[in-house]
Amino acid sequence: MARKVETTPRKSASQERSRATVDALLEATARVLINDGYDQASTNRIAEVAGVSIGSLYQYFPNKESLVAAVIDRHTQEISEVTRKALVKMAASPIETAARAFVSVAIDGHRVNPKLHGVLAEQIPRVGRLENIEANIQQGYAFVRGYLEAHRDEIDVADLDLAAFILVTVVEALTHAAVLRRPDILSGEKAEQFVDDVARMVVSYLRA
Amino acid sequence: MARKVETTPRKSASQERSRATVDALLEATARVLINDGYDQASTNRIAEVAGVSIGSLYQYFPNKESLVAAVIDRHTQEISEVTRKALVKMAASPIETAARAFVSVAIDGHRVNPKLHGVLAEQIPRVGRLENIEANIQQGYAFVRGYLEAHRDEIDVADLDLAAFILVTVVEALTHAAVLRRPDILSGEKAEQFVDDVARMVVSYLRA
DNA sequence: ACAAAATACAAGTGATCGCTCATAATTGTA
DNA sequence: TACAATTATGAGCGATCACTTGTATTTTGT
Repeated sequence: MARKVETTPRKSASQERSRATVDALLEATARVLINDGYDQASTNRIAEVAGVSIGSLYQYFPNKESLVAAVIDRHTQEISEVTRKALVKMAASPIETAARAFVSVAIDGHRVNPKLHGVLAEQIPRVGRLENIEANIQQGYAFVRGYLEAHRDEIDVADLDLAAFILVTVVEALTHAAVLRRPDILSGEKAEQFVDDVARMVVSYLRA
Repeated sequence: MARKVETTPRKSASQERSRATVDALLEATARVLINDGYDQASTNRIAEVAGVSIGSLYQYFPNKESLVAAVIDRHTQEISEVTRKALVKMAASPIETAARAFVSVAIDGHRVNPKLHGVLAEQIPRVGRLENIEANIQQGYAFVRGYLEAHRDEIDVADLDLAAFILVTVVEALTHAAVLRRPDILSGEKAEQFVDDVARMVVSYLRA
C-alpha cells in the first residue's frame, strides 16, 4: 500500500559548477510551477528551462517528487527565516499584542512568495512524502499550543487543544485567502483594518 | 492563452440504458477519485471500474475534464439540497441564532460526502472550467453579505465586505478542516462545543 | 602533463495517457 | 418482421511522461 519514494538528493554537489546546476534546477522548477502549474511541470521541461540536460537533472534528484520536495523545503525555510524572530519575541507578550503580531507574521509569511505558495498549497498532490507543508503548519500549531498553555490565566476557553486548532486554522485560512485571492484587502491602509479585525476576533474568542 | 475546454455533455442520454451508463460513469469517477486520487483517475480506469467501454465514456463526455465537472456538479447539488432550507430559514434570525445555524449548516454540507469533498477541494487542478466549487463558495459569500446588510443595525463592524469575507473564510476553513482532518473534534458531545466556540467567535467579532 | 573523478549531455525506452473510429449489438418504430 | 436510430465495444493512435544509459566534457589532484 505504502509507495515509498526517495526524496533525498541522489548525490551531493561538491563543486561550484554542480551547485550552480542544482540551483538552476530549483529556480526553474519554481518558475515552471508558477507559470504553468504542476501538471505542465514535466522534468523535461524543467531541465530545458533551467538550461540543463535532463540527464543532469537525474544526477542530483532521483525523481520528480524529490525535485518538488526540494523546492518546498527551500520555500518553507525562507518563510521560517522571515517569521522565526517575530514568533520568539511574541511568546512573552500579552494576548492583545501577541494576536496582532501573530496575524502580521502570518501575512508576512504568505507574502514571501505568494504565487509559489499558492501552487504548492493547492496543486501539489497530497500523497507521497510531500507533506513538508503540513509539517510547517503543525509547527505553528505546536507554537500556539505552547503560548496558550503559558498564558493559561489570561484565557477563558475550556479546551486549549480546540482553541489552538481554531486559532491556527482561522489565521492561516484568512491570511492565505487574503494574500492570494483578495490582495485588495491588504493594500495600503486597509491592511491595518484587516489585522485589527482578525486580531480582535481572536482575542474576543480567547476571552469569553 | 485561454484554452477552451468543452464541459457540456457530448450528447444527452435519452434511453433508460444510456442513462444507466452515464450514472455508472459518474459513480465510478467519484469512487476512483476517492480511492486512488486525481492523478490515478485515468479515463481508461474509470471506464473499467464503471464496467463500461472507453468508447461509451466518450459518447457522453467530450473529455476527462467534463467528467470530473459533472461529478462536481452532482456533489454541489447534493450539498445544496442539504443546506438550502436551513439558509433560507436563517435569514430572519438574529445574529446569535444565525451564527450557530450557519456553522451547523457548514458542517452538514461538508459531511455530505467528506472524502469526495476532500479530493475535489484539494486535488482537482484549479485551471480550466472546474471552478464550480469556487462558484459555490461565492454563493455562500453573497448570502452572508446579504444577511449582514439586512441586519446592519445589530452589527458594529465598519466594512461589511471585509466582514463577509472573514466570516465565510473562517467558517469554511474551520468546518472543512474539522470534518476532514480532525473528525474527533466533531464526534459526540464535542461537536456542540465546537459549534459553540465558532459561533461565539463569529458573534463577538460582529459585535465590537 | 595526465589520469581519475566529477559533471554534463541528449537520444532513446517503455509505459501511460486522453481520445478516435470502425464495427457490432440493442432498442424504438412501422 | 424490417429498418433506422441509438447505444456499446475495444483495438489502437499519437503524444507525453518519468527516467536510463552510454558517451563526451570539464575539473581536480599530482
